[in-house]
Amino acid sequence: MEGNGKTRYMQIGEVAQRTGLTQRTIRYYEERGLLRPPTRMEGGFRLYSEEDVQRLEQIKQLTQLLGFSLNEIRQILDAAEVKSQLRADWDKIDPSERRKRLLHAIEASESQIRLIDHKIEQLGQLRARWAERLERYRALLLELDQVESAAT
Amino acid sequence: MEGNGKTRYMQIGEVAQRTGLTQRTIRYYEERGLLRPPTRMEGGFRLYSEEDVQRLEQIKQLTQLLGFSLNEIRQILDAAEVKSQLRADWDKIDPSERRKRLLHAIEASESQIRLIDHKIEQLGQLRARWAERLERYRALLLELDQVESAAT
DNA sequence: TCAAACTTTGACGTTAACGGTAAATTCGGT
DNA sequence: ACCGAATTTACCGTTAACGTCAAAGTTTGA
Repeated sequence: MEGNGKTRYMQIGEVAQRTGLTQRTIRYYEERGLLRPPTRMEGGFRLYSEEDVQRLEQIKQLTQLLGFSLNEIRQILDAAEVKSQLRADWDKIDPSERRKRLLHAIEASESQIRLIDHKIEQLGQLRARWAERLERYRALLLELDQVESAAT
Repeated sequence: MEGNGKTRYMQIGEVAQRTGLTQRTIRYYEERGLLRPPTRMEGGFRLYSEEDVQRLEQIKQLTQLLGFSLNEIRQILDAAEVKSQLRADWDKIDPSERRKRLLHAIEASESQIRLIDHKIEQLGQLRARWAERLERYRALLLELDQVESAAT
């Protein structure tokens, strides 16, 4: 499984291109143990395999799933305050202005919901992958138990 | 709505107690614009309202939703590699060891899935709150339009 | 064999999100 | 008026997750 003649090796530049990560980030991931230290050329240049690229793409997905910095949270909550903005001088403004504010509030809410849905979807995909794995393990376990019980 | 006689004011210490955040963190959130600068006593002590506490709890929820540091991602991926670990010397080990490894892999997968489910649930709650808001706005808009069309 | 392009390590810089501490005020009770 | 507890601002420290830059070494193609 390791000595596959078909394996193409890439240098860090190409990997960076393909993954959209910087070379620094790739090395950093290796440093932090997220990526297994790749093989090297004689002179020390790193050589990455397709597997490595896939792994990097997984890492990327997961970091994006991270989301929500304090800044983003502020934006979310600020959008929530469109509510009080709406209510503010509600009685003192004319209907067309009211309409405008309402539309704005609706826009903001919809945008937030879309953002949340996106994150939920990503998490759902992640969950599906794990569930699939889990099923495979369970099947294996069953198989094992059957063999054993048949032997006794 | 502002000059409510019933409003109880708390100092930062009590708020910290109630929210489980540190005073430092609370001030930091104010500094970063996440929390509106509270009213002050004559001498400058901050006075918080119930609303402020609620807001802080929202912020807390959202920051927890953040999850996934690189360390956690590594754990996730490492758990994923239980897969290759499993496969490693599969043929050279005896059935009881196989069973043990399988059980371990299953445990790990289940744990990951629970974690993901928890995050999904939190996001779901957040989504529900936004959806509710959105509905209210839409209802208001309808109301507004009806009034207007009746007037013309 | 030589230059241009690429890569390596190392070191320092930066931003976010706080933690901790100190020195000075302020508050609440007596 | 006074004391102890709580709070204020200010500033320095820290960790994570990279960015940036420099000096030196490596590859490759002509």
